[in-house]
Amino acid sequence: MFELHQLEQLIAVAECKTLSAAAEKLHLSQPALSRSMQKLEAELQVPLFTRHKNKIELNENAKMAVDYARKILWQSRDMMEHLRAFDLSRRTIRVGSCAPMPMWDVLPVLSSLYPAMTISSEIKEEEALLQGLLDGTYQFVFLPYEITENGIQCKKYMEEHLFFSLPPGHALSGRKVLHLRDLNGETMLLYSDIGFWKKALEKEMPETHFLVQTEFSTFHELVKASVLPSFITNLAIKKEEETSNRINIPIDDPEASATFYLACSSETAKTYRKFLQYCFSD
Amino acid sequence: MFELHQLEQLIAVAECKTLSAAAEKLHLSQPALSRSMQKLEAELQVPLFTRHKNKIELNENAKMAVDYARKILWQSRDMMEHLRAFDLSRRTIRVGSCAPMPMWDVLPVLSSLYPAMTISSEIKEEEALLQGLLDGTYQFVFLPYEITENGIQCKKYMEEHLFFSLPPGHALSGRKVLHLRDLNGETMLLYSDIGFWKKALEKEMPETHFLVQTEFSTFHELVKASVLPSFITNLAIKKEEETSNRINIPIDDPEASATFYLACSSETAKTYRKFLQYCFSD
DNA sequence: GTAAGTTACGAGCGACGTAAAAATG
DNA sequence: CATTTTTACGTCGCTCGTAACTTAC
Repeated sequence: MFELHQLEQLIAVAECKTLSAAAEKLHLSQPALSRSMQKLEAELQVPLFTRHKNKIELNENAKMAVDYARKILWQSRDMMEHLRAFDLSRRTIRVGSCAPMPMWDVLPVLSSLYPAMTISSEIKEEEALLQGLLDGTYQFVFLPYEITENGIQCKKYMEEHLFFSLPPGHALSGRKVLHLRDLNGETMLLYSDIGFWKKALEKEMPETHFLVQTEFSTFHELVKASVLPSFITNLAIKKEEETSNRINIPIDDPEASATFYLACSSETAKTYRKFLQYCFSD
Repeated sequence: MFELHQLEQLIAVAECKTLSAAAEKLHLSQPALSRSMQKLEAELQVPLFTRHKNKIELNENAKMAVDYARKILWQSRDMMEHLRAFDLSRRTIRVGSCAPMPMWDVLPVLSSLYPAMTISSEIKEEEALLQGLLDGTYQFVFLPYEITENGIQCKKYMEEHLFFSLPPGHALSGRKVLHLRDLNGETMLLYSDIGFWKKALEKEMPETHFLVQTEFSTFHELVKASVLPSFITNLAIKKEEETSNRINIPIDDPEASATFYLACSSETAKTYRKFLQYCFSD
């Protein structure tokens, strides 16, 4: 049987019209290419060139052979690409979420449980998450509601409640409870990647002037260094409370609370059993 | 880039389930196969096996790779087959004829003009010849009538007239002219491959008892050694006349004469110009 | 004379087989 | 203990490059 490199060489000859030029293109000496083509002809048991004393031309056989060779090489490259992509996908865990918190909670767990795997995470709209879960784009998705779907497991993962984080001197800092509307119109610090919470803010606080920060660390520094109101959630309060001198006041609107459900296919539930055990052990 | 023999080896491993068995099947030492598979993995940049200390299993990547490999190898073998068939067809001249005479006339010319070519010849029905001429099955066909078709050349090649070949003692051997019906009911020697003439004989001599010979040489010997009537044509009479002591009487029926036309595509007319020049030079 | 192709020859890399080691059932 | 796989090592062969030769423009 012939080999792929011979087909590549044949194509090079067909494109360059001359052995010397093709040899140069292939980083090969011209005699080596000459011999290789002779060997290809012998293996195919078919002449490919009409040989004049110092010129060769591709004959009809060769033209047909080149067409086949192109197809075969294309398929071979296709095989490599798909294999690599498939292998990569097999060694990455893709997580999608409608909000950052559950993802932040889960990413360190995943990377410590599966150190060999790449973890990729995205914040997306709910429909995109559902779609991605079904078509395999995501192994795990966090949704703000429960779903029932064939072959899909879905379980309540955590609740998140928004708080206003106010400086002690703020006019409302003495209140026990607030509504989103209460700070509408003020200037607030806001971290950009808050996912589906954005909808509630746009609805209930349309006049608020948000200073949006895309870097979480700079957002965090600005909160500490300024007297601007911001949001914080029950899940972040624990580590913050001691260090910051801010007052966290719960927000009473239904839009300011969410229950996140973790969904995945039964298949991935089986392969990542340890992870799910950890998630729902407490 | 990987090579085809590595794909063959991978498939062998997939089929044999173990390196040792696959190595034996491939007439290769087991360590050589082990190394070759390692190299394939390296070239694909993708692991193909889960390696236990003294066992290997194909992983998901490998299953995908085997599917691709089968397709690629199938295409490679397909390429060889088609190339060889194409090459063979390029070096054979296929002639079809409705009767043996024009073909016998032409075959020695073809093989002397194109000694490198294989000549293949067939006697067929007219419709099959026409069809074969159009679809490329035949380069040249002899038909008993003229045709006009786009891209097809057709020219009168020769006339053939049937004679009865009678022994001197035959009751009708003195006649100047005969009709087919005149010998109907007698016993005659007949060569089998007479093509379209058969139709005339079946129509005009239905009661004749033909002793059919499939070998021309034995037919010829029997004609010489017996007193049975047979057919001969104007084209064969010249060389026969002196040697045989038979009397050849022309047959007057229109069915006993034919004009043969040589047809071929303009394309093949160009590549076999010499042959056509020879055919129509005199 | 330059450019292209084939053949000859010597060298180096790669693939092969044998042998050895490790591990499993 | 037989079977299977991997690693080590020495050898052989294939392919490469250089060189020489031939031919055509």
